[in-house]
Amino acid sequence: MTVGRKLAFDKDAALEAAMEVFWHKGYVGASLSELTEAMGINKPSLYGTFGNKEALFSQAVEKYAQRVSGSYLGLLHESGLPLKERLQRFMTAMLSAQCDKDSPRGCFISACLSESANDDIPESAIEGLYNAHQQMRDTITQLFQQDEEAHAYGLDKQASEHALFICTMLSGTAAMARTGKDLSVLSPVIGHTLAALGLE
Amino acid sequence: MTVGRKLAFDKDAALEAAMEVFWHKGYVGASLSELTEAMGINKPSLYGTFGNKEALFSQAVEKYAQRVSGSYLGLLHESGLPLKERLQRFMTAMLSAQCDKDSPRGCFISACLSESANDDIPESAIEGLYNAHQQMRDTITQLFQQDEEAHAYGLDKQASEHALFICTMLSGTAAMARTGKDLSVLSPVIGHTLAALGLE
DNA sequence: TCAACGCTGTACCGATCGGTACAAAACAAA
DNA sequence: TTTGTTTTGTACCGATCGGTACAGCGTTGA
Repeated sequence: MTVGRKLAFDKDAALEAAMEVFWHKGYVGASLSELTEAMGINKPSLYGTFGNKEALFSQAVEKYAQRVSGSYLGLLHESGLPLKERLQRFMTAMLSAQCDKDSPRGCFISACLSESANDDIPESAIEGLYNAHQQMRDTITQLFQQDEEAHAYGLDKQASEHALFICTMLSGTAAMARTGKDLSVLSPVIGHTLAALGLE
Repeated sequence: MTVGRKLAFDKDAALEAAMEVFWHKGYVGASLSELTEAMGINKPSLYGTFGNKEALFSQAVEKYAQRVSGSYLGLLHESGLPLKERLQRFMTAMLSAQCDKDSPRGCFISACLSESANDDIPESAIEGLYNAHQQMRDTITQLFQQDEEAHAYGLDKQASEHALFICTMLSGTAAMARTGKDLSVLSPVIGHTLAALGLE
């Protein structure tokens, strides 16, 4: 049992709120005032619980990455579904999330990776961004290398290159969604992407 | 003839330098100190010649947009070349510019549009960004609607949708290039894009 | 009941932000 | 040369940035 005063807030809910602020405003653009207000705490509480702005950001990235990893990449391995169907569901889910009006527009990782080129995001935080981005490409690459149906389509050859094509397309839709494009406008891109891979 | 002391610097060269700083650091991330140092002038000169940070940014966006418009979109209308060849040259030129190691990575417009979702770029400056982005889609749409060969491929139907697909892919490669991906890694995407349009 | 400990709120720190006041310097017209 | 006009350099403005010192409060174990 720990001694001393208890935390007066929900740590996970506060991190969720911080994530949304970073997602909306970026790393530099998210001020401590905005963060603490959204999290419902004050600065000493933030520093005591999460370290500092950089550490809080890294934890927010980690939280987002786990959500993507758990909710969307799994769709690629649903048994009993054709490869085309699985890819379509995965991309549709990603695109829906990017266009979701109840959360900041676009993809948190993509937006921060763009900002990271400004050299204003600390090195340690960038690593998490790169890893999250790479994980998606690796997962799709392995799917193309191992899936039986993918072999039939010849996608196992240059699997990594094909995976990069999908990731590039999703980065593009993320950019479009961040500027406000609706799901209905962007969804035709999925059909084109499947066609480019010879899947219809 | 104007009276008074003459400008001690080249206005266009200073704007070019400012553009590179905004391109690299973003609108918020580019401080007046960085800008004036790169431009080789001091703050009162900047304000006297360009107005303020917001106006300077808008002029930098305009300069960049004119460069893209003049250097790349024209490749879509080179006479005597098949449609596929023209599209390939256009996309290759765009991608090369995005990966050029002598200028900031990625696309200035795309990077700023991503940052504009942070609500930290003034309204008046955003308009120029939207226009530049829209011009590319409109130009490709008109190409698909008017080009004889495009009709043969059926690209005149849902021309705007096909144009959006190309713009989305180029937004994706811009995001990839901004994170440091090389031209050699990204160029296969062009082939996939042409394939998606039924052009090979 | 009380001391030890950890969290909370206020009030502050130096640094940097975008922007400007002011005087000296450089030019054109008189 | 004088006068009027515009640019340049310095030095500064209030506001905000990320981060913290410190005192008071709530909680646990003795």
